[in-house]
Amino acid sequence: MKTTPEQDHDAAAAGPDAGLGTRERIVRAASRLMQRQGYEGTGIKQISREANATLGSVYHFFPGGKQELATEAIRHGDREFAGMLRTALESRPDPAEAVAAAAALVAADLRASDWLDGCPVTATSLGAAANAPGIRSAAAEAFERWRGLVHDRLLAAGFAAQDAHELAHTVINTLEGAELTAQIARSEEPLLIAGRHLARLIDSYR
Amino acid sequence: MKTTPEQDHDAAAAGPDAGLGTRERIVRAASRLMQRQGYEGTGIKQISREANATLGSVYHFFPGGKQELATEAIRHGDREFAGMLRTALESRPDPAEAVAAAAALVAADLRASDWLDGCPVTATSLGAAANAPGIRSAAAEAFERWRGLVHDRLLAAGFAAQDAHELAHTVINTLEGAELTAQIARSEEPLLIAGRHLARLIDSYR
DNA sequence: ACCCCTCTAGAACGAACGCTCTATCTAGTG
DNA sequence: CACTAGATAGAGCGTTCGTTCTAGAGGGGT
Repeated sequence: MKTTPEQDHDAAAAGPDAGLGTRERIVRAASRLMQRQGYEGTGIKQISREANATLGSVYHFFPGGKQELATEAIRHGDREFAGMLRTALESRPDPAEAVAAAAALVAADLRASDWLDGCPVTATSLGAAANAPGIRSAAAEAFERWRGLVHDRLLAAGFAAQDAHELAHTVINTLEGAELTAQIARSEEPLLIAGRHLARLIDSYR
Repeated sequence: MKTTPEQDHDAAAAGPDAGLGTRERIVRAASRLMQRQGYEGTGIKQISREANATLGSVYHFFPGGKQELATEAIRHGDREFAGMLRTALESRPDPAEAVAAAAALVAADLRASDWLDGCPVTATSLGAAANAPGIRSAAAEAFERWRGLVHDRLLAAGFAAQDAHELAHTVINTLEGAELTAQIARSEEPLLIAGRHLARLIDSYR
């Protein structure tokens, strides 16, 4: 039963992922849980339960086990955050204001989740990074993609290539650090300050 | 046997913690291991083994179990980083240069550990933060102390109170995020860029 | 009708987990 | 010497871990 996503009418009864294919439900559950509990803190059985899938399905789709699943979860978080970042960067004609808007958006999302959903890549990759090169490289690619979005936005606004390269680094890193502090302190302030400072820093390069 | 630190002649045979009291050895081992593997990724038995202590000793000194031990480990990492930060901030007469020096110092330490030792507080508190309020508050206090050091340094250099408050936030958060990226990318570049940008940002407030 | 391949289902394995427990050892005190 | 408190020692508790394994359900092709 339930071989195609469309026939999955009763999957994840109350979840927002109902109607999705089994594989996709597993990836989303893994991403969400690892974002909140970290790699080691999340069990495969918990993931399969949350995804309304069985252990057999998990290992069918991810024969590489927990590490492969974590890699896919990081990629999912990567795409998710990249989408939000792209939207925010395009929301304002001025790139400095756009970065500040991105910071405010991250802050609002974090608060909306009751300070539970921090950076999906960070939490997943932190403990296991040393052991599993696949996980670490997936995380590195995520950061690289996000920097690329900022970089391209700055280039389009007329910034020099070298400045855009360095600013992209600091924009992403500062957002990352501020989100972490905001999560632990349960306050939007670090992210809002970061937004203002990043805008100021970007403006100083015109 | 081995009741006082001084008589602990054969403890931790090859370790640098030899000669310390049992309690202190346990805290240091916990701090180092959780820094690298996270809270859930580190077992109590591994800590006791690494500290040349027994399980009984661990629960004797930390009857609150793993959570109490993690709280103490975070406080240890807090003091450790605060010491380094204070040294760096006092190393230059100019506060902007001092912050850049701190970033370079963090980068050098990170590379020296083969990219293994990231922020001791972050890794320990990330997964378990939601469940254990004691752990989260210890982490929040650590960040607050570090911000305080930067804040006081800026005040002493004549910055306005509000500017110093906000700059302290961003200095710590950017260092935090840049260290994370540097660790994952195995490159000092993010931290060196962060140092330059933070100096530039500080200078813009004069 | 048949096979075949994809996917679901969950019992079972050995290992490791956090923690409790009792027993022993040491140093200090009278 | 006896007594006590602090510290060490590790076997063992029940649980959960990641993973493997076999069995079966569903649908399409011939």
